[in-house]
Amino acid sequence: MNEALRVLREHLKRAGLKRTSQREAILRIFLELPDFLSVDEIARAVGARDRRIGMSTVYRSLKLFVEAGLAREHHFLTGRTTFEKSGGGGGRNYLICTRCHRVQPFEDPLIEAVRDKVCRGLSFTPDFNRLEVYGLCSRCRGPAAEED
Amino acid sequence: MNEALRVLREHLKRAGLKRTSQREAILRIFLELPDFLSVDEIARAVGARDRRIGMSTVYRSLKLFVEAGLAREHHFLTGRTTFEKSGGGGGRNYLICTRCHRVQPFEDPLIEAVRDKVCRGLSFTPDFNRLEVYGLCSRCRGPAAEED
DNA sequence: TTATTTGCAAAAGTTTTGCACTGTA
DNA sequence: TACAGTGCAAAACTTTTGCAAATAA
Repeated sequence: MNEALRVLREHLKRAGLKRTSQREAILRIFLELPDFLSVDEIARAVGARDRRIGMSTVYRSLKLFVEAGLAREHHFLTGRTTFEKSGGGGGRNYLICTRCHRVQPFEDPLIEAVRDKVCRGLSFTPDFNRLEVYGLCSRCRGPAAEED
Repeated sequence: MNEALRVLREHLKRAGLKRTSQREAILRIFLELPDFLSVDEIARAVGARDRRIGMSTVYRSLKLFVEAGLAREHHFLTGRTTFEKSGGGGGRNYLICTRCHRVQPFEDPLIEAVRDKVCRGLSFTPDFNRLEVYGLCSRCRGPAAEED
């Protein structure tokens, strides 16, 4: 059975909130979608399965998922809000292609090491972090990528 | 005389755009303001000096400054757009306090080294990068920071 | 039964755009 | 003179909120 669903129910119970069919339906759909979609795109996917679920419920649920640690909210380049499913803790790092806008996450423990060194020096207590690297992915930089 | 003004004029000439008093006034004011202000805050400061300069001109000018390399646009935590004066190239890194929302930039060459190593492994051509570290600044973490 | 949640529509906030007028090159 | 830039107001988006009805605990 679904681990994320369990996490959601657990979070709801702890926070004294209610388990509703909408919240669980939105979570199930969210988990099947690709990462880095906008609220609008997620809401459209939800609406395709159940047109009675409103936009505001999608907004409210996504915020809830972030609080429950099930999703991460991003504001890359454009300022457009997008969401990513999140498993375990810690920070994450992203390669963002400035041409095709594809996002590729990666992890590297060295970044946390550098972070900790800097934070110690500046008396800052880190919680989480993210490194965003903007540039061209191999596909867009390749010889066949002359067009815009 | 002002280096940034020179950069702006150079950029305008290169792009076949016109040098206007509004653009230069907005740049001058922008350079005197603190970093990480919203468009609205910047526009308010501009309006205080010359109430005939409209909001849309501020938006258009800030975009221009980013293109000219004179400003960086950010979308931290909130998704709210803020701007920072930018000197030289490369990436920049930020400690963002999740309590008081203060932003403290820092630089560390090790981050670029890690970035290059990862990019080589993933065939990604980096252009610029930014590391955002969220947590508590010394002031907010200190013993006298129990209130919210 | 009681408090939370939902869906809708309206409101609020942010950014962009159309257009007539102004100003630069 | 020609064309880019400006200011204003309207439009386009995105996100939040108020409220009556529905629903979980």
